[in-house]
Amino acid sequence: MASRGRQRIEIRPIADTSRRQVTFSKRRSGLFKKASELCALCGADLALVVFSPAGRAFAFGNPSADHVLRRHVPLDSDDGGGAQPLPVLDERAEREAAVAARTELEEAKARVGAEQARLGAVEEKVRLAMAGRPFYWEADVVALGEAELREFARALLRLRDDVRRRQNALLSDNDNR
Amino acid sequence: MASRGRQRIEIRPIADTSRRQVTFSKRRSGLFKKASELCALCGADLALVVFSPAGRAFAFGNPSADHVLRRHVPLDSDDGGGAQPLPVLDERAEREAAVAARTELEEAKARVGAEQARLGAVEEKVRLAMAGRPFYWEADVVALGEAELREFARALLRLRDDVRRRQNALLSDNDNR
DNA sequence: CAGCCTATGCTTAGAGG
DNA sequence: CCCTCTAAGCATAGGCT
Repeated sequence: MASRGRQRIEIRPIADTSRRQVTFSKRRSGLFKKASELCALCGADLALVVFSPAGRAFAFGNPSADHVLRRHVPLDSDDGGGAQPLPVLDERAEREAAVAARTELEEAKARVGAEQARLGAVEEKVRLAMAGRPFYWEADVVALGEAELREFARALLRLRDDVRRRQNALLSDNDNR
Repeated sequence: MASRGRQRIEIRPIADTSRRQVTFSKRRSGLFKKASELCALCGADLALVVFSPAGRAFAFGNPSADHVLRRHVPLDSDDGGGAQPLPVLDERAEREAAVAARTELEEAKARVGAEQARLGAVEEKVRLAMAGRPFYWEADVVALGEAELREFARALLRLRDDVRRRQNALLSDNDNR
């Protein structure tokens, strides 16, 4: 009732931890939605990997994150495909400089990121599968088999832990940013 | 010329090449802007790579993203999978890192191979279960259910907002951080 | 703390230049 | 391809539950 609606905020580091987490959560969701829509609309190959300040990984890829990122491998060797198109980024002039400055570097490193992305993608897949099941399968749960689903969920959790273990290597870095 | 303003569009492949290109351009810009804002606001490490339908590459990453990814590669957890010697990253160790990362990846993949296969099997069952079944949240879901699994995944992502609650409920118990 | 609500800023489809 | 303009669909900051 007393809502002032959406308020304008400056794009700068949010100091308050709680507020930052909420914002991260909301914006991450929005970002992934936008990414998936871009893929669906334009059939673009896309890879997106995000690490929360807490070190959690989120990823999305079309067809898969690793598939997309592997396409960057040619940067390492001579590609017979000819000239490499120059990357173009954000339209905002102010950000463009900063963005462009790190773009080439990022692309060069993307192939390394592919491995991370794949791990993240697997987790994302797990999350998708687990998220969707109870919400709308409902009656179909029986058809799929309760036992199978249970075992499936457990297997996914194991996979998830496997991914998480690798992420722990990043935590020391991300904890104190 | 009388602009009708923004019109609602369905999130499905845009057939018209010209229109698709325009949409890609606009949405890519928006996506990268969102990504950079997420980084700036929350200090998240992020990597985003997009290939346009025409094959052009676009990428963005938080300044520390590549650094984190590179450092992540050589660090392996103490699992019984058997660790392999991983090269210390130097100025030109990227290639080695990539190779090592892939090696590690294959190892991980082998470890969770059964789970992944199982996931695929279940997804197939889901697709079959959904085929021809009218659901209540979106009219086009039926069509998507007829499509490839990849389409299904995208549709699922689009429904993220609807299932987010359930998703969080399922995973909250396992969120250690 | 997760989720819901809502006003309002932001994004973007469509038509042109 | 890039930019502009308009209007309306969307995303989301803050507040509340």
